[in-house]
Amino acid sequence: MNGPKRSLPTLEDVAQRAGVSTATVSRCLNEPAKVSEATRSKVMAAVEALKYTPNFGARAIAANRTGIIGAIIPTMENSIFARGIEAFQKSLVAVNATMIVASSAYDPDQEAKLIRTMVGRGADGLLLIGTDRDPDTYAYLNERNIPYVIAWACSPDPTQSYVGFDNHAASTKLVAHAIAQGHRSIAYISAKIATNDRARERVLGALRAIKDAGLNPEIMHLSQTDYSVDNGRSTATNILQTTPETTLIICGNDVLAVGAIQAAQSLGRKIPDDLSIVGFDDIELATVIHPALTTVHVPHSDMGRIAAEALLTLTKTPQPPIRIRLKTRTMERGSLGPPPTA
Amino acid sequence: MNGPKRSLPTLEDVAQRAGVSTATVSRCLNEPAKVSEATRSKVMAAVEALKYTPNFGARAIAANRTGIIGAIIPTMENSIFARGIEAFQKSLVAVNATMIVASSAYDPDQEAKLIRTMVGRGADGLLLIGTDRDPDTYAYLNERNIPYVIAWACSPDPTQSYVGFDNHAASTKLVAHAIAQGHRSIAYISAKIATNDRARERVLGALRAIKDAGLNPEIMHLSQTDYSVDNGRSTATNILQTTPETTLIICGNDVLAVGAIQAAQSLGRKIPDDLSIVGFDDIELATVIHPALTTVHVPHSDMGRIAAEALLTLTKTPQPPIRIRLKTRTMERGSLGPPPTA
DNA sequence: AGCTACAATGTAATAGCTTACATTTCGCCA
DNA sequence: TGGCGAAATGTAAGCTATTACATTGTAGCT
Repeated sequence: MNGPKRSLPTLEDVAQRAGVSTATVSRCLNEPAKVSEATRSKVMAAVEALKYTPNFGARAIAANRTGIIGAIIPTMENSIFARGIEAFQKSLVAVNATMIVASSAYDPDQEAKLIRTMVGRGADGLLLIGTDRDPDTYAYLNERNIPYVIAWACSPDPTQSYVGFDNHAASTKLVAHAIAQGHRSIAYISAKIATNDRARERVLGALRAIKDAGLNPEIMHLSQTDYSVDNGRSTATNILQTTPETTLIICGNDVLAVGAIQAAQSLGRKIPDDLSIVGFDDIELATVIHPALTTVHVPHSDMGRIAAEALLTLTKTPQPPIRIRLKTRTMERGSLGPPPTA
Repeated sequence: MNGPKRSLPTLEDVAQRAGVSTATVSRCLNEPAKVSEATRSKVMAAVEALKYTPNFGARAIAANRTGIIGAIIPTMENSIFARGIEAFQKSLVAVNATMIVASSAYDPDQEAKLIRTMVGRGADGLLLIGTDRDPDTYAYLNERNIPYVIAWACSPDPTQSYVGFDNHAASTKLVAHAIAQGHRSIAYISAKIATNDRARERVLGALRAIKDAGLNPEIMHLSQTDYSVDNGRSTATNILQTTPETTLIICGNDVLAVGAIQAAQSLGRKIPDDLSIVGFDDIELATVIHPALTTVHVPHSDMGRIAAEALLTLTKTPQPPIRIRLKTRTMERGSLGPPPTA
């Protein structure tokens, strides 16, 4: 089935068959409004007949754009990114752009490499998650005038575009709410905060809430691990065994929280009577698990869609940075209640 | 930050700076062995100094390949595909290929269009899900000599490559097991079977099991809907209200099954005492929901990884079709038991 | 020294499309 | 009907890297 590449029809073949110039064919394909109805139908017929498809490389080189947009996400396996990317891609398809994706597995070096690969592959613009990144990488993108949009976070750098939400504020709000119920012995299970600005901001937001309540930040014990149900389970198990007085476990995301709930339940803790657990993201698991998880709802799909629009705008014409902060909302569900002794 | 595109260094700039011809520079980059040590280091220094990156379009046009592999999946929001694609992409990155992805939302027309778009974008090969597809589309790919691999299913056409599993057999096995427990009043909630071969094969596999057990296929009532927790819930609610004698609901995938479990529970049915429910895929939700779901485990990550390897092989040299059938396994968990009267 | 053979390098054709600019066509009005 | 402006179309110059083929350089041999 895979013979030698037969040579494909070119613009010129189409032009000849339709009896017009190559310029006209090109216009038919790219700016149909500039061509008369009669000509257009002749050309389209020729295109159909020859099953012509423009050669990508030639188009890229002549137009100096590829219509390819890159997205680099930490992982496809967390549904928050899957959702955002799905919406992102749908917006791109609608305007005939194409998405290339890669996941970095939360590894900054890997991400830096992927960024260069994507630029080398002709990406017209990039979607990046979070703000933590080597300055060299930003310099590289700026030198090459590759526009990028940061998602899932808000950049403090006023020259950068983002479509995100305030991890810090959302976390503060959630934790303040939890503290108000009376919790004074708190554990926080986070992703590694050194290279993950979203995780870090959430932790700092929680500390902020504690301080704002006039409490000692040391009532919160921080554990760091990678995001996964298993890690949530093992870390929570460890916490409940070493500091059984803990009444609230704050999880950096819902995936960890689901693991924590399972761990707590298999240790015989009743949630929320004996122990409260909260998460972040509001993924599907949050409502399927019992009790349902109190968490922060993040508009992942909207973020993907809006980021796509922003990025497309940036690739079209020079533009001041686009900075959009989306709202989050605390979802109060069954996993949070007052501590047992309250 | 996004000024007008400054023009990037070209091969010629590098050649000039290094005091050699463009051919030599090109050779340095692509076939270093053909260039003397002295020249090579001069050239590499120039490349570094100018931060030269080859222009993608020019390279694609001159070399007639892009190193881009396309993947078209029904949706990113079902974690089975997210997982498969994640593994697929990792394998590609490892050999310096790049993945472009799009989702078709289970729409055949949309998929056909996306296939053409991807080929137009220079994809060297394609990953496709399932076998149901307009013959024109296959003809198009064959004409253009674009290799493709089918995943999540096994193609009966011996000229096609696939890395999949036997939906029919897996379903037969699961349902046979369920029937053996005594169920005689069965509902099946499936995706639309007209355009979805995986869904269809699962339904047919279930019927096969019923016939094999010497029972009348009419004991199974089929509903068709789109895959989603909500649809699982509403369809199951409907079934339980109109045919309350149903003792087993077979769901076309786990997402529907989770909805069905929720529906059943909110109607006061005890699972598995009053009602059994089974799914297909073995996603994370299956073990988080209570009771845990009896379902068919599918090796999604392996499938993605192996499909990538197969596709890369096919793009490299003409090759007979690669046909790999992966094993599935029935996961027996709490949601399946004998019917109440048994 | 003179020759061969091969390694290293250079020259220039080529790939297919877009687009600025030039030219032609057309409709419409005086 | 002549003339004008706008619409439609054509011409041809790029865009950048690869590569077949031509040329030059060099080592090794007699």
